[in-house]
Amino acid sequence: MGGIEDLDHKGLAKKFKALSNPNRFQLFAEILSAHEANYEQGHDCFLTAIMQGLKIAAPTVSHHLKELVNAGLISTELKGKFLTCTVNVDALSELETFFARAKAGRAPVPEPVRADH
Amino acid sequence: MGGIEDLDHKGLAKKFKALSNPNRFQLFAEILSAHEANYEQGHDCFLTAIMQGLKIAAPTVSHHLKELVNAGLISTELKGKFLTCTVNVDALSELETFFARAKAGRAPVPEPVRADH
DNA sequence: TCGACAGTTCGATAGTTTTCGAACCAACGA
DNA sequence: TCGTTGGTTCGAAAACTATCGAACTGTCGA
Repeated sequence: MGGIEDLDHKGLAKKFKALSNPNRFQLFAEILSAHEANYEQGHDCFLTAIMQGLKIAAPTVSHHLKELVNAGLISTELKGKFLTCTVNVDALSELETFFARAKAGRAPVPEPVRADH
Repeated sequence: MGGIEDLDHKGLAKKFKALSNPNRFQLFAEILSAHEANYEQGHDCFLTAIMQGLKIAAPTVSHHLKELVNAGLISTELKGKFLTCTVNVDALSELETFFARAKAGRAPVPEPVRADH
């Protein structure tokens, strides 16, 4: 085993879907880099700051954020008045693994889709 | 410079979108494994065979296929009567790299892998 | 040449997504 | 206790997607 088929297809598709919208993807990317940039200093990634870079209204951001959470890509926490976002590293691993395996050509082997016969 | 702004949001999001539909994702996965399974033997991955495993009609498969091609994830070639599908390894690398870097805690600026064409 | 077969294009439809303004809730500072 | 500010919820409109049947194009074998 260890092939692509072992992976959670539904979960993966859900994550792909969460990243499929350009604005949502950018949101994710900004959370990612903001989070990482501030990580060592114990800073948090505030939504308001991130929102500056996007040209979408607050309700839309809120909606997109929920999608990302729902897909398991990030988690959020209310700190007083502010919302902090944390990237879920496990999800990143899952996705990385998927493409790594796909690329490596780890054929799950048996049951090839016979072209004929 | 070299920051998040340089990310190919649209290109990546397009690939994610292509994989976001469960049926389309399964289609991709089957192409992938069929392709790999037959690779050494020089076999090709025929659409008709793959279609067996899915419960969607031919026009829908055709549509999904075009999306995958359009996203740069695969390419197709008509061999006589049959259509063969080839996975674009560069695209896989691009995606793998993105998540690997994201996970590694670096600004996920993908080395423009040139989604071919 | 004809018919069967692989795949595509067209058009229509049901369903989903994106997006925003307006109204809302919660926390903070004065 | 207010007013301000960060974020959410609630419609609702516009755009997009997935899907199929019917009709089509091209290829092969008989």
